[in-house]
Amino acid sequence: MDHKLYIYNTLSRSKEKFEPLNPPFAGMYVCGPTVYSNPHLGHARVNTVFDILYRYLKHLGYKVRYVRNITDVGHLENEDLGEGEDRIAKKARQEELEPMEVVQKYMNAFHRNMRELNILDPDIEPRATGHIIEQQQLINRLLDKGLAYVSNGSVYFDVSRYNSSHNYGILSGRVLDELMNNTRELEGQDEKNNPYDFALWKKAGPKHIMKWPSPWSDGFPGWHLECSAMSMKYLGEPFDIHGGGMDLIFPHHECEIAQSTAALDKQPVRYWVHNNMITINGQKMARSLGNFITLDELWSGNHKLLQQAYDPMTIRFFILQAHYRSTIDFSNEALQAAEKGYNRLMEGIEKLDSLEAGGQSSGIDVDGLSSRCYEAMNDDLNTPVMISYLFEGVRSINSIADGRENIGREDLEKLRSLLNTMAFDILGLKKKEKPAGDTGLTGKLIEALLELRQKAKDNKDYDTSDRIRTQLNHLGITIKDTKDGTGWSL
RNA sequence: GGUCGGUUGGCCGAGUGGCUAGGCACCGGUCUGCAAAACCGGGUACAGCGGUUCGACUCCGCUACCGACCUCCA
Repeated sequence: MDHKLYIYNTLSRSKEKFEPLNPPFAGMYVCGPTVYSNPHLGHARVNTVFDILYRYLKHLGYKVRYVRNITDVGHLENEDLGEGEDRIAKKARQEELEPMEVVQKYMNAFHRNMRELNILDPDIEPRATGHIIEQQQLINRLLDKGLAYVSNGSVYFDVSRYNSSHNYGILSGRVLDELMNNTRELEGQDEKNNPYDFALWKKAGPKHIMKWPSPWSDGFPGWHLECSAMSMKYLGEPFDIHGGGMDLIFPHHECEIAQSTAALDKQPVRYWVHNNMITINGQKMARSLGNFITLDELWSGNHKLLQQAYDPMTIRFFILQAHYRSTIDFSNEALQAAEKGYNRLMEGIEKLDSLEAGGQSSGIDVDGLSSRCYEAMNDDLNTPVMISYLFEGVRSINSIADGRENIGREDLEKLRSLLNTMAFDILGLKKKEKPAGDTGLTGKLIEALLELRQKAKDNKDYDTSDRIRTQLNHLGITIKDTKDGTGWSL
């Protein structure tokens, strides 16, 4: 595979050339959502970021297997305070639903939102509840190695034992002694040898609904376990890429590494890739902080922080205009700027269709533009820089359309192919939708009105021509007078 | 408190030891009946203080402020 894709590996804290274990195959696992409420802007970001990686790897010619899980059990809310209520179970009680109805409802919403954002489906989307056996098998491997212990029907990972021969903290940079001092004093700790030990299996309390039989107790798997079990099952031991939000580095991914390394006697993942957070007023947007905006709210504009509705493609473009390892701060101003920029880009690309080649190219270096686009992508998926090059292309297109510059036939073909590849295949943007359904009729009606307006203009009857323009504007139709006649868009 | 990261023009957001990122907004111009769109041009941005250097926004140190993680989180 001949390419120069470098990707930042959290494990080494540096950009590394991407070289999969078994080219042309590449495996990628990304932590998916816990489905107990509606997806928000943060979900849009992770999934857009890894959608870009997925698309780009495929574009480079890899046969990618992309696995993204659905967490449909597990996470305890206030676990350590002894209340021990499963988030999904809690929601089920609140909404008077069966837990699996809650799961289905929010999983459907997640899938719909992802499709709206033009995020490609993963190749495998495993669910934690469908892999209880695999998780139990993994626990057995750890028990056999003496790196886990049973306590009161629950099973815990023995972190200090593991740390004596491995490095617990290899990913997050944490030092066990410091964790010892900084881990909060929590209830229910008496079951554990050490406060930083984490659960592999939890014995279910009397009121707990979602539970499964096991050699240790009727209970349920620990959160960290599902990702280890499912990623290795579908991608191998070890595999290439593991992704997720930066907030998962500790403890989730650190624990995954510990479990899997203990079971395998080698590191489970070669490239750990993490995207940064979306902030709002400088603070992380998170469900747990209650300062999040759901995707449906963005689409509808129905949220007190939103001045207007935003199209999914605006959100996608907004996300891609920042590098994935930087935070992005949400604001209406930033979103509106993204919306306009996205429109400009799409209109430029649309103009390519009607552009005519002629003579020698001037003011544009298509090959240079192309290689710079690839350089940007290869440099740790630098989409903002790549997009800046697309805008250079747009400026050239506009100049050519204005008759200020020329483009040769071959260059025009190359430019078309380049912009379509970059904008649609790799960035996954979508063309603006043409008026749906009655396109033909609407279009013809507008054309007819524009013809009347032209006639009025020719007669210098600007009263009439302006009235037509204003009326159409009120209907959301924009009129553009150019050298080659009048165009319109919705 | 510990670990890590950030501070770029009106806003968002890249990046580099010396070469115009880009988008949005704003101002001026071209075009237009007028607008819009498009194009051209414009504003001396790199938190502060020291140091290294021929030269630093970019490297080093200190200070200030902000954030993430250390509990579930994308």
